[in-house]
Amino acid sequence: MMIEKNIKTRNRISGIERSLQILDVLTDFGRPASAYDIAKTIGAPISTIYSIVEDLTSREMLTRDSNNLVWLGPRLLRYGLAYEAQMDVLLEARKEMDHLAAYLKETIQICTRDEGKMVVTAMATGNEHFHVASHIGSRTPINWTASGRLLVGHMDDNECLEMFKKYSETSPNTDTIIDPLQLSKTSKKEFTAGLAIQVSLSEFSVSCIAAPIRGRDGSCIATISVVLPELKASSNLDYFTSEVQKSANKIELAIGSY
Amino acid sequence: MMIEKNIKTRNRISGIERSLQILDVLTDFGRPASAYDIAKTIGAPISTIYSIVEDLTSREMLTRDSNNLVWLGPRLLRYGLAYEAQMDVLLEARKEMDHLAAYLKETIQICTRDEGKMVVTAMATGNEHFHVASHIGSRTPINWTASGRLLVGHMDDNECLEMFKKYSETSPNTDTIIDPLQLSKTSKKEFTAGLAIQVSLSEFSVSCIAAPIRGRDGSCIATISVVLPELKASSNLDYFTSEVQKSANKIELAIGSY
DNA sequence: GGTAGTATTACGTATTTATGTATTACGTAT
DNA sequence: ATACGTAATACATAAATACGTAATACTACC
Repeated sequence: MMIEKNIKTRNRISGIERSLQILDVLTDFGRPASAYDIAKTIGAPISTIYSIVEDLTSREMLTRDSNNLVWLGPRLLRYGLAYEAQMDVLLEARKEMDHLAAYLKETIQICTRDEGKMVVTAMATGNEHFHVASHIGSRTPINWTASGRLLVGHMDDNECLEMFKKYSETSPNTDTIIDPLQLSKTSKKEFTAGLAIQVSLSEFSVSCIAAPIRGRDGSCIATISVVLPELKASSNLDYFTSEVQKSANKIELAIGSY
Repeated sequence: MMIEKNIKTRNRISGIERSLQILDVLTDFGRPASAYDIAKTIGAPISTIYSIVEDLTSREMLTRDSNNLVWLGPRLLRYGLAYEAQMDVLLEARKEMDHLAAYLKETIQICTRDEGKMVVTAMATGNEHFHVASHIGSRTPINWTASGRLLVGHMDDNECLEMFKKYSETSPNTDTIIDPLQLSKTSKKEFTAGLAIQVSLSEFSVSCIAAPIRGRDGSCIATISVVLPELKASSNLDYFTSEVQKSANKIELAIGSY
């Protein structure tokens, strides 16, 4: 009789999947990391990660610095830019952003969503002496910002609630709303109104006035927002809100949403 | 006696490599394509490409439209933005670009190099009524533009010559220089001078005044340039050149090149 | 100076997978 | 109606590779 071989189905994971896990860990970290750290974070076999990191590095998908830390490589910038160039929403949004920044002389941001994070995708600085903390590429939990809430406002009640349940994070700032149910209700209300305003949450005395940019299917594919000192915003709120909303509508028109 | 089996060493290519080939074809095309077309272009087994395209699509590295054409997916934007966010040259360059655009009220571009192409990496439109043809992400052969030539100007004579030999393309515009030797000499001269000017090549009556941004190792890692109507440029050339060069120097200072 | 954790590399192998081959379907030119 | 190139999918298999294991070296803590 044959001795039954250990029937633990060794679960191999494809190189492509492992590669993406590595890229994801680095994007999450937002800084270079060692192959060892990456492997530990993923919970993947160390030897596997070492060899795939080596492979990706030789293909310029990753770079290695003098301390043997790896970071995303130039090839990813190439693909990212190619993607952007084709995406006409961003093209139109960027044009309108530049226009609005010059007109209002305030900082304008275009934000998109990536899973549970709001991503600053483009920015125009209208006011030289005013610097915001969030730069291009920065990622913020959806429950922290006006734009974040707008970006899930089109989802049906349950889906929206699940998003906040899954991805809400508590912020250093005590004002942040954290109750998922309340968040999803606010989110839907703001999306329907086509406007979300947030004061002084992500930063000291900074206001953000955001409007949704809707795609052809009615979903929120991006937001456009003014970021400016609280005092300025509150003294002239109607003016800024109407300008931002006008810009959002122009973009929607340009991409054929209406 | 055993019949010798056909000893053709079947040369398998890894899934990661095939994935990158697919992404490269799509970036080159600059538009969506079918799996069949991609396979033909690469010269890869059709079944392989179909299955890998399927795999990448399910992982959001690619998207598929209603005609079954595939295009780069949102995940690539994520990685591209993360890469950019970490790259302090671009951060500084972008800041200075915004500043200069507001000051000169002209269009400013930040360009980088990807192999034999010059890539428009960031842009600020200072003048609303003037629209350039080259948008963010657009790729132009290095021999067509002032910025392109600057971006290889730091290479040693032979390397520089090889770049032009390998990557020069003839343009629809008859003015384009195509002799590699002449190009490499011009390139080195311009890089040393810290200035390259090109009139009316890539577009009708449009001038480009570009300055190199040098990294800590002295190589040209990016360029900053003003793009404006020929008439404006020639009537005030000294002013524009000195402003662009000042900006380039400021960026180099900010990233610690000098 | 021994034990434990971190960091990296090397190697054999079970297991996945990239490929070749075949099949179906569609348009269109012969 | 037949032949041909394009387009897409299915399946078996030879061959690459993701994984387990082990070896080496370096810190740090007792």
